[in-house]
Amino acid sequence: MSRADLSSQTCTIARAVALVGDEWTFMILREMFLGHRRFDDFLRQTGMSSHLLSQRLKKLVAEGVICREAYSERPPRHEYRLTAMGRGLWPVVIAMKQWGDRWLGGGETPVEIVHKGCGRVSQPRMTCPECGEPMAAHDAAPRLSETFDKERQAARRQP
Amino acid sequence: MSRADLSSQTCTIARAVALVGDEWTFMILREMFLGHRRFDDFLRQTGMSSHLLSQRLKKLVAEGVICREAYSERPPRHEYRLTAMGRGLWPVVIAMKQWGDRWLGGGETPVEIVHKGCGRVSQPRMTCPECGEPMAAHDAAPRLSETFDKERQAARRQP
DNA sequence: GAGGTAACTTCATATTTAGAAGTAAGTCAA
DNA sequence: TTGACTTACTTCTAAATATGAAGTTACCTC
Repeated sequence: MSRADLSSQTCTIARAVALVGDEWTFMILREMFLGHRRFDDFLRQTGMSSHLLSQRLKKLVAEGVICREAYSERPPRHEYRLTAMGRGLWPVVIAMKQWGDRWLGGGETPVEIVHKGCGRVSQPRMTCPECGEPMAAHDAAPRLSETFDKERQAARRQP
Repeated sequence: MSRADLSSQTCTIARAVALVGDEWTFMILREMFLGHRRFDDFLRQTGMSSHLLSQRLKKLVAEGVICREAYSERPPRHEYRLTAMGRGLWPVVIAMKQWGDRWLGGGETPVEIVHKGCGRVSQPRMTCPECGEPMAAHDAAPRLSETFDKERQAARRQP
């Protein structure tokens, strides 16, 4: 199975990964959450090749994660912005940042997050909205839907 | 710049992405958080090639995200488990799942999360630990460290 | 001793990526 | 009014990476 086929799976993680789960797409998203919008900025700040950047931007536009807008008619100039769908990826990028800071950072934190609501530097964390407690891996038990469970049982029995 | 070079960047997101930011690594992590530990299970449930699976597992072991342990001496059999570092990736996978459910799921939720603490089905979300409020993209302002900011200004001026 | 299983490895082919170079439509400065 | 510069790309080729099929090792079970 190729990476592209992940998008047709039942699992929503697989679908999400097919769309935004590659290295350079993450780097583009990082730039967007840092406020950048232009092709050349993405190019210079990520270090990716222009060919790939072009491909990734097209894919993200086609899927509705970002949109392409003219900010000047003459000369014709365009920029890319996150849509609501794209802004929804903030927790993913932040979770990745927190993990990188904790396990790969060597004590330094290149980017801090200021919570506009309370004005403080914040290290956002996953919390259960039902009881308000913070959640980590050992606090959670996955429960598969019947359909999905059957699908996976079938996969187990494959050669 | 190649994908491998991301690991030597200052940005901790880039470093995290270099380590776990590819499609198949995400699929392996999904399986691990669903409780699977064996090579053949990963193979069947993810649909990836055995060659790649082998490479990815080696990389994750080498970096300390997972560990390889014998569960039988004769015949020699091994399984893979998440380390503390690996379990720390739970928020990333969950954030990805929430986003997939919201934007790509078509109304179905193949996996639900039960919070062991309160016993309820939970949709964990990012919260500011300083004030307890939920956080999303528009609530957050990034603040770059001086060193990192300079590095990025320099990148802007590159040809 | 035939068949099966877990956990891989090897190999040939196919696809994707990286890096360099090139292009179009304009602006700006002398 | 020409030549340099900018943004936002596209094209090209070589190199790296992924895929799928087949093979391997070391056992176990019937």
